[in-house]
Amino acid sequence: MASILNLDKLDLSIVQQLMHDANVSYAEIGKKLFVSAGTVHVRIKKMQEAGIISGMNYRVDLKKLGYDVIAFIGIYLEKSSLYDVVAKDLKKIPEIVRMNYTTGNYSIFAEIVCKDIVQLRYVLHDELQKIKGIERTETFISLEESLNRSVKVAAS
Amino acid sequence: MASILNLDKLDLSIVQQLMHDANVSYAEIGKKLFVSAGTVHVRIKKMQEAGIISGMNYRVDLKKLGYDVIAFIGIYLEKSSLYDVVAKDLKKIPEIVRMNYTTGNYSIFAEIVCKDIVQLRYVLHDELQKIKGIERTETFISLEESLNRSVKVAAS
DNA sequence: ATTGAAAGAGTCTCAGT
DNA sequence: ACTGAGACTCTTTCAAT
Repeated sequence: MASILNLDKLDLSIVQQLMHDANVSYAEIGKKLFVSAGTVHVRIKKMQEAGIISGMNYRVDLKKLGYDVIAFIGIYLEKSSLYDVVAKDLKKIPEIVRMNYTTGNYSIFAEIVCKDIVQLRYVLHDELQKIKGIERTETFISLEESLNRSVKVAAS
Repeated sequence: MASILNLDKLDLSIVQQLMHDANVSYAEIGKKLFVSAGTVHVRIKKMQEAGIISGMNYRVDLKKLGYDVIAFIGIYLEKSSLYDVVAKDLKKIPEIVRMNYTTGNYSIFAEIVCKDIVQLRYVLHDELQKIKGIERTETFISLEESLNRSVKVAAS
């Protein structure tokens, strides 16, 4: 699974730029890194073909779209071997946006985005409790997101 | 904080498209939604000015860049009033990519991205334990990320 | 508010080094 | 492997409706 492709400093610096802002032009990136726009293009294409970079997403302010509640859910399973079947059911709930199979207290760690507390309560109580294999859940409602960034892979 | 701007179905459908793939052209989006590329442009501009949409990020495969370990950290504070000062210190650690102030057991819920377990151990033991105000932490290492998507804001 | 066309900017290709 | 120029595509502006 490790990187087969040898990435040099230039590659990493380009990824760093793109992670921070995907809107900067190849010419601008090149100017900062003292290479031509063509070279930047070749490197990006290479990394896209290797699956290192895969596409772009807009940053969306969910609160402004009316999604005011972000919460994290720690899920205890009856048996951890039930992971696959429970995960499959959880994926059907559109409010659940992320799921990780984790070590520690919880078997599954999920993130959920809801319009309001009423909707959160509905998903937790009516949808989650129906899923077979879930023993119990613990919910952590985010009161404030004070950081959301990408890991630093190279000097910016 | 709620959306002052009245967003209609067209706006939401456009956001939905862009959240899924920021690379589709305005013409393509328009074709799907039966409007011109110009209209798509106007709507996107309006939403950018309103801060609903703010910029683009490339999706990056962190594992292929050598970052194999994603973990979640539940942090207990000595007093929850220490949140601001602890948060400030945590932000200085580049491996920490996300932080939420939460209800429930933990005061702070953080996400961390490391190259390997050695680096994770270093951050947890040497860096985190040095921060004043942290009582103790619980770590959940992700063994598998089985879902990572955006919330559905409109019919796709 | 939406459209269609023209102008501007960026990406992509390729021959040359 | 990098460069620079030309071809191409997309974004952006704008006059008309």
